[in-house]
Amino acid sequence: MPKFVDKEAKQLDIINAAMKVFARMGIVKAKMADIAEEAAIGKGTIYEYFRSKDEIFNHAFEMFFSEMKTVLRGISENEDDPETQIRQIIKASLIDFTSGNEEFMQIMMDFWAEGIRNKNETMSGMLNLEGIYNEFRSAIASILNEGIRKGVFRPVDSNVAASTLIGTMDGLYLQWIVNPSVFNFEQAARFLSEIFLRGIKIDPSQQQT
Amino acid sequence: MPKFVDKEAKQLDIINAAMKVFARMGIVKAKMADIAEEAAIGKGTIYEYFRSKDEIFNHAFEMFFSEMKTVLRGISENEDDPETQIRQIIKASLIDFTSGNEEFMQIMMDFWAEGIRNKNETMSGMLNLEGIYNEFRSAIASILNEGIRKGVFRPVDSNVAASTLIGTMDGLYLQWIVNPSVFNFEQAARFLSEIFLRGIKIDPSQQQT
DNA sequence: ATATTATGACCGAACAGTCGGTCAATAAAA
DNA sequence: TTTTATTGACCGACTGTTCGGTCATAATAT
Repeated sequence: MPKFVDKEAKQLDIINAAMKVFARMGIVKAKMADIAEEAAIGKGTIYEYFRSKDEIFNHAFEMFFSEMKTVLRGISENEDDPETQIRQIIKASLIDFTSGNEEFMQIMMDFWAEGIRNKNETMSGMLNLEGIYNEFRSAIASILNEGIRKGVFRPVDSNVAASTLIGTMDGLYLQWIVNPSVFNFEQAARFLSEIFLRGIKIDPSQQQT
Repeated sequence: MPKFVDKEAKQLDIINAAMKVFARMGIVKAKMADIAEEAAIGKGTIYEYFRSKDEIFNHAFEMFFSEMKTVLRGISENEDDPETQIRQIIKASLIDFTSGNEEFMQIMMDFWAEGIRNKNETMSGMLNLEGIYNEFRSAIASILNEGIRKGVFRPVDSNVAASTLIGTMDGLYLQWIVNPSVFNFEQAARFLSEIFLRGIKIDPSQQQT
């Protein structure tokens, strides 16, 4: 063992182990001993890197959503056409982000449940589910507004539409988690793109060019 | 106290108390002592009516979803027009069922989380989230198929479409729970009806009569 | 009507198991 | 040898469940 261990790397190891355990048995039921075993370290060692179980949870929570935020930001910066942007967001959220991460999707449920439960508690300022959703919503809403301005989308209420889209995507996660055997994520994502865009696009027969 | 108490009524009292506590602090964190206090009875008394905390949970779970099932069955039996049926289902699920039940909507999150977690466990055969969703899906799918047969809906894959619709509705619950201040349920429900139907209906300009 | 007995509803102190967090001891590195 | 890192036995707070005992009421007897 080197004298100075890479603290950040070890923290990551622990968080990753914790995520696996969270996925396997739920956040509340996950024991520190389980996390330690999964990370192949002693239970006490965890406390060299984290103050408490809550702190592990908060770090895992943040890691989980920050990746998604980055992807979304990339899309709205590198693509101009609103319709393509919407398609890409749906694809990124439902296909790219989930493939390979199947086992972790179960965690999102717990993050939601815990995030909602602790919404009104102090929780040292972390765990801001509401803020994350606000960010998503306003990002999508501005894409919609841009589309409306350009005349490709109907003048819907962009905040309501954005909420609905986000809700739909989260709902599809749920469907998949509950019933992965009969639920084809890729099909559903394509269907959603089609339906949603068909629903908000200007009717071609009435379109002004 | 009468010598013979109405066992069923008392069970209901306890379940209702449990639901309140579940909503307030989550199912896992809810203590038997809390439930007893909420029901204004002794902790030991609960065990005269239920074998365990799990049993309370299972009863509550079943009660919670059976009402929704009844409503859905009613709609598909008393209405013939597929488009109206879809509208009614969305309205019933999102508006009628939720208004007045705001505090209990938080529980659904925990039911989902617990239902998913225990999906593969024995759990004495109860707690069948997958079955409930299958029922919903096939009910909606047959409405869609009827609409397709009648030529009012496009020939979409009815199972995918039904999954998406269910997912969307669940997703809107989520949105509302996370952010009730900026999320208008009624608006969202109307928007969803409009978008979804617009998405699957035959384009009027191409319609054959 | 009154006293006596039987019953089951109710209770909460005690029990047993669990789990987050601590720390004295050990191992490894320098 | 000294410093750093690691560990798991241990502690104590917590909580689901049990169980012996109390009490109000109903049934019965007088």
